Amino acid sequence: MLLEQSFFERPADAVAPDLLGCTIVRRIDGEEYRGVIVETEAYDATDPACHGYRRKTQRNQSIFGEPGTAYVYLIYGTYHCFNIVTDRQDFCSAVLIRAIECEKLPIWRNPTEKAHRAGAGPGKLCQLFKIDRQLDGITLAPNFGLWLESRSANFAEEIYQTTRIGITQGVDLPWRWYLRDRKSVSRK
DNA sequence: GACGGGATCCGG
DNA sequence: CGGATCCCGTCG
Repeated sequence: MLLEQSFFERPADAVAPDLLGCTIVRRIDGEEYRGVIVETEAYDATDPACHGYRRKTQRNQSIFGEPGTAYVYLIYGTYHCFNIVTDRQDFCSAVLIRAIECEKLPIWRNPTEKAHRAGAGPGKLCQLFKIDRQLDGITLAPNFGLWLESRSANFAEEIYQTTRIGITQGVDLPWRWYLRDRKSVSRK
């Protein structure tokens, strides 16, 4: 079932664990690709690691947008990172998707590639699903070709909570969550 | 106008 | 552990 805006109208640290086990759906050229979210991180205005911590700028403006929209940015000149905006309009707050696992590789990928590593990491999953800054600010819904679906009814995986990765500030906040038994998690 | 750092990834 | 590589925020 499609995750609607109301799902995202909560603090990022409440939404982030609830997104584990949900599915990202990407539609390209009429084909749908799906990936189960296995690792997330939360960021918000109270947190010095958050891009919107200081002020709203051209680069980060979409993290201040409506809950249920996308915040996509370029990092290290090479990779994109995909976030889902949470909480409320004009408050900067989002969940970074750090890893997904998919069964069917997109057609643009080498079929001999190991599918279970293809979405292991925030930059890699954006490559896998062709997520770039063209999608920055969009509403996550089928008519934009990128959306989220809720967990299956029998979801029962164990969720772990720990500190975030790759940041220099706010390193002690336990705002990373992952599914324990999944292969694509960055570090456990 | 220039400078430099970044929520990453890969190879050695 | 270093390099790739681009955008843009910050400072002068």
